[in-house]
Amino acid sequence: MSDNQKFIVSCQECSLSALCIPKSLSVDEMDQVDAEIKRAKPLQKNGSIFDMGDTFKSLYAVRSGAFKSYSIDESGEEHVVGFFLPGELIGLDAIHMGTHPTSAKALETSTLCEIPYDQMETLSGKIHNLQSHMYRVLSSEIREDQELQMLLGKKTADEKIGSFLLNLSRRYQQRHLSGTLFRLPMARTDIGNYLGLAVETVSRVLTRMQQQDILKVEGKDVEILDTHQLCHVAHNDCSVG
Amino acid sequence: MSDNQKFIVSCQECSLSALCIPKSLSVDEMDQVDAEIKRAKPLQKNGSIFDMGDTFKSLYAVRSGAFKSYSIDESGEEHVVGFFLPGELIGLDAIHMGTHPTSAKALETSTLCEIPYDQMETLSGKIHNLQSHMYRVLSSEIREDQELQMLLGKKTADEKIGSFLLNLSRRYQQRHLSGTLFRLPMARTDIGNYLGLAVETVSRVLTRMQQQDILKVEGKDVEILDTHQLCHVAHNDCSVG
DNA sequence: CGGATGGTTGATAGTCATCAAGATGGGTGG
DNA sequence: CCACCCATCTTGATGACTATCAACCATCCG
Repeated sequence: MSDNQKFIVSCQECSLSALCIPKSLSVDEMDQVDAEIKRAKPLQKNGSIFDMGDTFKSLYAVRSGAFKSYSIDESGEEHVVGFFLPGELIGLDAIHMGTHPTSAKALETSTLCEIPYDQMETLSGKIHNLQSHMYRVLSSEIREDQELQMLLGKKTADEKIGSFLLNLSRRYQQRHLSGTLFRLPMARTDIGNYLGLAVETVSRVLTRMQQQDILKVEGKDVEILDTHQLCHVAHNDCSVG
Repeated sequence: MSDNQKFIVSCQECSLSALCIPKSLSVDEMDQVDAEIKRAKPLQKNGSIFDMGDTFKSLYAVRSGAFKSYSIDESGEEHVVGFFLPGELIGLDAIHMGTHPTSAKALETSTLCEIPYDQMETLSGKIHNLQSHMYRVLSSEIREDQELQMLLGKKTADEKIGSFLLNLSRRYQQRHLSGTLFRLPMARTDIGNYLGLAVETVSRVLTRMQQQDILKVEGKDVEILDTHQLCHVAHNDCSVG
């Protein structure tokens, strides 16, 4: 394997998929991006990438495993802000402050790529496509947060859980994994916390959906048996798969 | 007034305050930014800037007045996604798609500056500080959306309204307006929709807070009488003013 | 094996949505 | 300039959804 090919592969595994850059950079440009990336940082379950208040230095691309980001309020309560699957980018909420407003930890044994922000920024000034993509990634995050806000503000427990599962499904599919049979990397508590529901409610909704033959749930493993029905209870757009 | 001075003034009124760029561009750079901006587009109440699905061409900086952004779902329900006050930037959620996922309309007679996106993007490749600021603005939006998610998921009606008022207060202060006495540019319906509450609840909470001498409410005019108490019921950080 | 963590299930109560009706107020036309 | 009207806002009564409390079960790991 030539050096260039090696670069491309690692770049695709790390930054490229993370940054969602499909084919818009030349080999040479990918080379430059890739050179800045520190590869394959492994973490155990519960291992933390950074903590609330830490100085912001890098973005992190999930390579394998899964992460959650969360903050702790004055009264010691945890608030789960998001989950990150392979190919997704962690730390975008820290750029404007210089410090991380949220902590991030591994939900299972995971690996990361570190992308030093200074260097990414400098590089994005030189490579127009990279800048362009960063804008898109940031904008996309904003849009997804808006969707989540709608979910949290206006939907019932069933709709929240349904939409949440469909969202995970979509994200797994995007990474060429099964969208109907997957593992929930996070605890029920985390799901409830994220969706603004009590753990008990999460549990109840999941069993109810199982009884209705919409899902098959076994611990952390979920199989979506009836996508159409799930879309229906979630009040989501049922088109596409 | 020299041409350069004129540029600076309009730039400050429009893009600079909107982009939150305090003193980081040279006069010459501001000149370039400013040249791209189409100035002072006036809109009547309910006048729309763009509609859901429209092609994305420009960002818009609020110059005066106020706007809401919202989407309409399949069943015709409106979902208010955000409010925009003078100095804030509308349309960041559209960058990644090429079309606007939300509509935006004026809540009162307002004026805007249009910032053609293509040109902003090109320019930000040349002016490092502009790129840097765009990243910060986008990141900041992400962070604020996260805060809102916590609000929507975990707070009671009183906390939601309290935090909402404090948020508005802070934003008015940032623009050097009073943070204790201001006008709510949006209808109660919009507030409720935005916070995931029924209009009736918004109304009730406001009158209750008035009875407790935390607020003075007269139609759309609000005066915060007891900031400390308001922070307390909102379960917000009560430091700073 | 035993404690601990995480998950499920049941009973009760609280918050807020919903329905209904009245009050206010700004804008328009006579 | 006033009166009317429609939209917006307020207030009250009832009920639904889901949080909370409590107990039990499963699973993991030392």
